[in-house]
Amino acid sequence: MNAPTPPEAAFSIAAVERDTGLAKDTLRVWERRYGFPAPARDANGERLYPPEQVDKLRLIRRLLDHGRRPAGIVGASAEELAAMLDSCLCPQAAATAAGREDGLLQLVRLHRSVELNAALRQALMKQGLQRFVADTVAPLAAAVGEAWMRGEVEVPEEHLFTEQVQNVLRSAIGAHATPGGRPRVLLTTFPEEDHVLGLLMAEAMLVPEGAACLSLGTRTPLADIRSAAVGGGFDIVGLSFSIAYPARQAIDGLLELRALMPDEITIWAGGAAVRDKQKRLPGIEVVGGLDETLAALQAWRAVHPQSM
Amino acid sequence: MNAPTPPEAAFSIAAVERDTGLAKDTLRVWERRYGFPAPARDANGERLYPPEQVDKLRLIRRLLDHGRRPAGIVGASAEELAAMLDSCLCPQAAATAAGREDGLLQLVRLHRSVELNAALRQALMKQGLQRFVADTVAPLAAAVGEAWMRGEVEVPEEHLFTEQVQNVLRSAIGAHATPGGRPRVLLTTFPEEDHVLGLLMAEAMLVPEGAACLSLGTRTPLADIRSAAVGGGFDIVGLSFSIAYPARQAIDGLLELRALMPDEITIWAGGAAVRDKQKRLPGIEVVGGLDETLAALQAWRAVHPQSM
DNA sequence: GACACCGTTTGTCCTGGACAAACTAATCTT
DNA sequence: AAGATTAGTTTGTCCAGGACAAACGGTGTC
Repeated sequence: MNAPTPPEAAFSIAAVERDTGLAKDTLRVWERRYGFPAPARDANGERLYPPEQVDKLRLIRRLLDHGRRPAGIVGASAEELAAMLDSCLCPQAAATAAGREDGLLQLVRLHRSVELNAALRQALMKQGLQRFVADTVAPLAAAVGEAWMRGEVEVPEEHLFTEQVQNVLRSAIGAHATPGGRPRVLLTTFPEEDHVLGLLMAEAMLVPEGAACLSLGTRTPLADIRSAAVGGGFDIVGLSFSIAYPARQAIDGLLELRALMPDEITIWAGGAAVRDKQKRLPGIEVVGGLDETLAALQAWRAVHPQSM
Repeated sequence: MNAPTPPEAAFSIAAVERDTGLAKDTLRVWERRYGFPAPARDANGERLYPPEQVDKLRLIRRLLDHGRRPAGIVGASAEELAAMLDSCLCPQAAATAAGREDGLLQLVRLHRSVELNAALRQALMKQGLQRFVADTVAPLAAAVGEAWMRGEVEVPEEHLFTEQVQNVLRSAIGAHATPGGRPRVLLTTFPEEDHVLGLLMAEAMLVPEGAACLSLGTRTPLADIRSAAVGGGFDIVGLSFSIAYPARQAIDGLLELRALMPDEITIWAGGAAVRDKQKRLPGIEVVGGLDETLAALQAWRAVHPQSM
């Protein structure tokens, strides 16, 4: 009844949904419309996706997240996909370079985890928490994502990377913590978003400045964000959106939250999905990058001098 | 197109799937078979679930996880459900008592997070990492789950709790780490499992004993576990299964992994789903509780003396 | 540049049927 | 009494193919 495990070297539709993040309905309708994926069938008529197609679907998913539309890519051959990949990656070559520069990217390997951990801690000690996050972790995370698209890094290595960064950042944040500080910042994501690194990086930028941060983790419903913010006496609520988050949904959700929440609580929104959307987000402070977090904090303090 | 946000005070089927963990197909078939849930419909004929029904579905989901079957509970009234709840909770009253005893459970509130954090750190300092995990964190986690079922704690408070425990444990583990130690233990979960606390607790038990642990995080495919274990020179692979994990799937997956992996690598399996399943898991060491982790470690070291 | 329009693309939802895996319970074996 | 078989029931997942509203891309207008 629970049938997530693939029989041989083929994946059930449920397993593909889990591994690619593409809904079952989407997989079926793509097959109908574009002729891809084209899974085999088992004795019972159920779809069996070969691993190559699952890999291709994962890649398509990422290209979609980077703004492409299905029409051009779902029917495309592997070569065409590779070509698109280049055009998608080139503009971000800077991030890649930064990641490679200090050799950290080479340590994102399953068998080099000890070195990765040591190197991350060393970089943290050398740079301090804020520079570490803004100049090392963030570019490295982008570089890992790109390396994955090129096939240089595997999915579990990306998970390992996330895991190691969490270890380092959570330790460092715990060491810096200033529970009585101001402003009090509540950090979380909307219910469909479960990328945790954005939250941790924001927290790591704020805590050394003396802000009192609390992370609710990911996937908090709007109503709960409101009650947590009001009940906890928070000054600011910070929301993080990954590149995969639909921009429209982010905007609607933020405006809804703004309407729900008392005016004296500031809302910050950060991450790829909301960058450059300040115009459409009245009453909300869009934080375009990690360094802008500091500016936003200064601005808040300038307006709320008594709270220091 | 993306329609996860509920319009008014009602939830779309996608939102209910997200919030309850019950698949869309399951929600529809329950409606057909048991007459519950009974959502309203919007102008377009799409289901709109009122919040009370979503709450009830969440509760049903947990009762299911605790071994009940749908026939008896999906059609049941709120009162009947409450009665079942008691019979489900009573046997575990010990855990509840332990959680309440030191008052930590009262701190699992959105507005008391600072106190919770302080109390957790204090308990850690007083008890040491291993006793803290086995005697405080684990019972408290069980107590929080039960308190949620009673309606004494909300979902976001449970998330907050997980978040805070992660902060404390990851800091402590980082402080104890012995990268060159033996055995080398790889920790992760199967692809359908995403509870992270089990992994962290296991790591927290092992690291003070001088084992070198590496957590891949959750949701690692079998093949990747194999390649990570072999490529990383690990002695032991530890898998964690929450109570919600289907026992059959755990057993099948573990046996498959055993067949995939070289014999010299030991496999440990822990968590509610595999407890008492040792008979059906030849070649795998079932670790029945956190304290048994230490026994398992001693046993391994007795058999592999050269590796010390 | 911002905004409103319009045809096209696209993801999600629907119904109702089917079936194998998981469970329960009763029976048989050691 | 504990374990293995068997038979019957429950239950989650999958399928097909149709439908539709929201999102998008381009064009024209202020």
